Amino acid sequence: MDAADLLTVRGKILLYLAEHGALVGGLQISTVKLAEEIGVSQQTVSRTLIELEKQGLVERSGAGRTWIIKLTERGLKGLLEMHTILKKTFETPVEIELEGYVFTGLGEGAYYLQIPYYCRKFEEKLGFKPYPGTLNIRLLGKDRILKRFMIEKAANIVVEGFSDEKRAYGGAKCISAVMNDQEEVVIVFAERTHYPKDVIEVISPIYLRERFKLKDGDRVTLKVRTPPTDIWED
Amino acid sequence: MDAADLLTVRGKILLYLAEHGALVGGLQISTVKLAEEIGVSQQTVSRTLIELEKQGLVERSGAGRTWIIKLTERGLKGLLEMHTILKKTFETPVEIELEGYVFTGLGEGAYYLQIPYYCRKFEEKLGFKPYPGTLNIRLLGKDRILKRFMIEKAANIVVEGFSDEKRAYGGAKCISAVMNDQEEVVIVFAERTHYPKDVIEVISPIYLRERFKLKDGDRVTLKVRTPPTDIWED
DNA sequence: ATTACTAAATGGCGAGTAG
DNA sequence: TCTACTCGCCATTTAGTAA
Repeated sequence: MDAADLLTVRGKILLYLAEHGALVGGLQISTVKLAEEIGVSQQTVSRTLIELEKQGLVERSGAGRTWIIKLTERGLKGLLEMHTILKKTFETPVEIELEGYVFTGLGEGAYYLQIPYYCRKFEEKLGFKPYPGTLNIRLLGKDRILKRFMIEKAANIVVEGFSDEKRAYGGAKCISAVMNDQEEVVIVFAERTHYPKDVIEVISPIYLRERFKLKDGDRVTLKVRTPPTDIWED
Repeated sequence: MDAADLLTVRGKILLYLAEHGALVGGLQISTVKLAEEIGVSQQTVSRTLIELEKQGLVERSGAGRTWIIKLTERGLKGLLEMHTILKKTFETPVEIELEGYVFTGLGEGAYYLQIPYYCRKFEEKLGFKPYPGTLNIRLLGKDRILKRFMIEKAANIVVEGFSDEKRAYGGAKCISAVMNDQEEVVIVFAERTHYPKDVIEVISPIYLRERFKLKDGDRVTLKVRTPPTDIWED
């Protein structure tokens, strides 16, 4: 499945022209070449160009054998409209909401957060000094794995790992979120974690258990805002 | 001519779904409604959704009578590809080159540049104190009017007009350019000018006639770089 | 109400070919 | 070579209709 399957021949031609400079200067190309490029027959290109010209979407001027083809402002309109829709669709942030309950972990998070390297790195990347411990949340709801996956993809704060003579320390990816609609926190996806895929770890400058009076089993929500491209683009 | 004419039915459906939230949450909609929205028959929507589902581009789950439709990652791929192409096409700056010859005007430019309001405004908006005079250039070449029109549309520095008790003073739109591949200058499109459409006025912090040893009739080039959206979008 | 089948119509594509 | 015509075929769409 690629973009070509979504476009009519008219669409393919106009997009090709726009992409190859017919926006400002005009493009010299034969119907044969254009047909190859967009994957239809020469006849279809010829016919379609005639139609497009009749409708005032392109202008052609003879240059020896081949044409010089220019997009008109009218011809551009449809493409611009698509650009506007796609831009809005993919670049407007969406909100993903996670729900889960608090549980006590193995102290792994606290262990890492007391290592000077991580401590320094987190402070540098996040802009605050994290409370030395993570809040573990086991996710609930039917799309929890998919949502977790999307948020991990969108995580845009990268803390690299490092090695000393004894061992290697894994990196992490982070993204900010809002807990219970009140507190700015950061979700941490550690590269090497022993937790299963329905668990996330949260850090914050403050002690969240105290802030929200949390006991094990208490429900919390997390909201993440991110543009769809951060989730889906490579 | 609008975006709909450029897209196949598959394209219209996938774009509609992406645009209406099937990216993250899924969208509940009937084939009748979807058909209305994209302007094809209900039967076509039904058949196409079945095909899209077979190919793993959408997922459907029953919710009473209608479906909840979700785009899959594969289904998104084509749209993302289009978004990437359009973004590149419309947001990568293009270069427009003007050519023309210098001539002596009526001193209108110099008159305006000595009015304290304009003087102050230009300095504020352009970041330099303009030499008190404009260089007038009569354009040459067959696309000169079109190019001038495009550049005027792209002009993104706006200097508002003002009124005092005696009269109203018009505003201007400006855009930076490079003269003779060497000197950063600013093209000024005055709102009220007596010059015809094949003339542009250029200002600069320095005295350009001296800088390039220009006499009336000498040729100069101007290059403007701007993203196509600045030219074509409303 | 829905969805989706079958059958008929439309219209678009490409092969052949002329200029 | 090139473009663009005619024509036949097949894709895709819609109408009718069942479930």
